[in-house]
Amino acid sequence: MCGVSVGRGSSEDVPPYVDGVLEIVDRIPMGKVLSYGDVAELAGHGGARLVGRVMAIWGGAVPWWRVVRADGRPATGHEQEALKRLRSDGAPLRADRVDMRAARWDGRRS
DNA sequence: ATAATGACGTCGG
DNA sequence: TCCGACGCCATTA
Repeated sequence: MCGVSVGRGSSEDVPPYVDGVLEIVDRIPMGKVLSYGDVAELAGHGGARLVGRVMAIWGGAVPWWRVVRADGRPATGHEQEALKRLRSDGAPLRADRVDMRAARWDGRRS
């Protein structure tokens, strides 16, 4: 079940927090989203900027489009791409923004 | 060791 | 609603 595990193990020089972040993002259910700050908080360390870095590099292994900014706007530089995916997921989009009020994932259960 | 950068966040205008 | 400034945290120059 769910083995995000990008495959670090001991082959690549991957920082420790990466695994935790990828794990959470991979758990986000379809139609729901989390803000960078939320993911960082669930991860229990670092901050939003850290999550942003993880997504930018190793995010390709997880549904990165479900991670949006606190204002509900998709990641900078990938707005079109993310919006397209969010629509496919059935996320509550309002114009080009996600309705965080309803789309924000609680973060418990899988 | 200091400065600059980045898929961010919050506040003020 | 849009824009700018400051703060946060780890990496890189």
